[in-house]
Amino acid sequence: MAERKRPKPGETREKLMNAALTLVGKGRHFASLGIREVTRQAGVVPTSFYRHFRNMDDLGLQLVDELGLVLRRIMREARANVLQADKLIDESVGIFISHARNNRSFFMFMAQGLAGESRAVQEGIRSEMRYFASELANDLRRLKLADHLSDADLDMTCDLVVRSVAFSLTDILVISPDDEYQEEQVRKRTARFLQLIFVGAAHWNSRPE
Amino acid sequence: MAERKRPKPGETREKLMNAALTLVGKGRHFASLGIREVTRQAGVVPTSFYRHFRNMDDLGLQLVDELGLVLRRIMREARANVLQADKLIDESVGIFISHARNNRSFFMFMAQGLAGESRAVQEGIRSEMRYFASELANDLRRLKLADHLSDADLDMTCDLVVRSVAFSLTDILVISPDDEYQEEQVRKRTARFLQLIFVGAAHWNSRPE
DNA sequence: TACTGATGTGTACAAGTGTTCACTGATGTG
DNA sequence: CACATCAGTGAACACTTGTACACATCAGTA
Repeated sequence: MAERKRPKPGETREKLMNAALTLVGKGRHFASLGIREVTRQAGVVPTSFYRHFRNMDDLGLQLVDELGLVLRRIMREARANVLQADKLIDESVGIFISHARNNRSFFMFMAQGLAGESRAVQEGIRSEMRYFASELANDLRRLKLADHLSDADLDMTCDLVVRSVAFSLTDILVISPDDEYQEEQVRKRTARFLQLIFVGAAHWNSRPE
Repeated sequence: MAERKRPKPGETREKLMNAALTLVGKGRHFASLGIREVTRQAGVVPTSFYRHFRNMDDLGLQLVDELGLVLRRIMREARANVLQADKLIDESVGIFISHARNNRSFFMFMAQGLAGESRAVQEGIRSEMRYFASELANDLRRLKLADHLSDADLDMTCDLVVRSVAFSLTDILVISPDDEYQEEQVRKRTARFLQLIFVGAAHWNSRPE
């Protein structure tokens, strides 16, 4: 009688992770969330939390893992949709931003985690970003778009690109979700950032050093 | 007898702000700090908090104001020390990083606040960054280093520069404060980012659009 | 069928939280 | 000097918090 239904395995686990994301999406900072608060939001008794997570940091780490999946999905979509090289930047930025829009809470969590409380979460997110950057470098190499750059220089360029896009995240997340105009501004500005970087990369080997 | 000394006006206020910074410096996230915790760290009774701040957000806002002063100091020092244009980047990055090192907690607070809980603090920090970027643009204009760029393009370039440096902040803050080698790596990488951006800016007007 | 482990529930408790209140001493101004 | 204001104190409040314990229900397996 204590059981209303027989929940599928992992269901409560997901409810808890979604609850945390929901709260983050409402403007709360992940570091300030408590176990009781999350379980309350999830509609679950506090004790259930411990069946799935050791503590809030642990939950954060598992969110990072899921974040990795989202990023991979973005990469796959970008690879499938970017056909002509000249639209590469605009297309990719568009894809990224629309994902950021659809997974608002998720990316808020990511932006928070970069300077968050848990060192492990921090490192996890940085690692995802590094992976994203290295995949980007591979793609550019494959498309023969950066043949004049050494591997190290290409890696650096991609690193800078990923950082710039990540920073744009904080731009998107502060504007209201339905402010299309501002979103368009961010999209344009981000694309120009990347163009500037790629222009720099194109002329990079001509540098004296 | 309740008073041990006669504290100068604003002394406790400073103690409280420093206490918050200290806790942040120890790895805590500002959003997770409580009033009692801060007053305890400051060696002050909880009630005293309300003599100076309405709540934690208010304290955060006042920290942002002080952050502005620190940034201005950095700018002044950079302007005074950068004599030759060719060392401009390396010098400036060096100055910034050494300040970040000396005011570790402060910059941690800044990095956290960018994706923080309080919208007001967030906006405050972003505003400081915008100001920093516009001052940088003015300097470059004055030094005749970017005459071929339109005002808007120069602003964009400086914006990207400031963002890149700000992101490097998170690199410095995760490494141990006395790891000179890693710090040097961050310094070099940041400088190369900026060089890449400036190379892009130098060739920017040749872009078709 | 009986057992085992995973997952859920309710109750309980000590510790910590934000905030209010009434009080006290020092400071500066009329 | 008298007095209002400022900046500090301690005690008290009603809540919330993390965590522990004992128990209930299900799924799968020997």
